[in-house]
Amino acid sequence: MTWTDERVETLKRMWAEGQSASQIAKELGGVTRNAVIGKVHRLGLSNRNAAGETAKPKEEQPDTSARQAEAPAKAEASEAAASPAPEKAAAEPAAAAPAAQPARKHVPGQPLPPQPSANEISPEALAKASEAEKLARRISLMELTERTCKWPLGDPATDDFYFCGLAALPGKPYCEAHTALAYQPMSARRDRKR
DNA sequence: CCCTGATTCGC
DNA sequence: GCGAATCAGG
Repeated sequence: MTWTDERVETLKRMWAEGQSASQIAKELGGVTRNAVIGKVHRLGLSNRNAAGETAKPKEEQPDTSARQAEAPAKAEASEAAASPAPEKAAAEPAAAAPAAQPARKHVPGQPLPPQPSANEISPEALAKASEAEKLARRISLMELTERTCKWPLGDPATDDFYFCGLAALPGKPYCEAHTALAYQPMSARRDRKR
């Protein structure tokens, strides 16, 4: 496969959009993510903001000769587009936070109710979910992938929070058990009215 | 183990 | 210029 103008264009566009190298490679086809990354570097558009990765400090090569002309940080101004989240500053000084919430008192002894409104869900689904919880890998946010169950477990307000992490159903965000909880068939919750 | 980008270096 | 192998890390 060669880097035709069109392919390079797609590469640039997707890279600018924040797509990962593997995603771009998948889209282009015929190339690996390594090829994409290599090309990205050769094109001089490496650092993309908010990539989530760390730049490799690495050791400076003792080689004195100018071997790599560092790309002069192009002005890739056109970012945006994909930032609907206004980033609420969590830095709320002191002061205030008056009658914000009734403050969920967290009595250590009293387990909080499960996050989903587990009430009108088929007993079978609940049973499966319970079992899944026992086997949950208890992974962190960073460890979530398209193939891990993203069902939250525990209390986000405490350290005892993690994600199920079991093998997710292809195309689904959750494992089998949690998919059953998340996607209740209409027939199942119908007639239960409220 | 899944994934991410970065770098190196023979081709 | 290209990209697999490898590295470094989440």
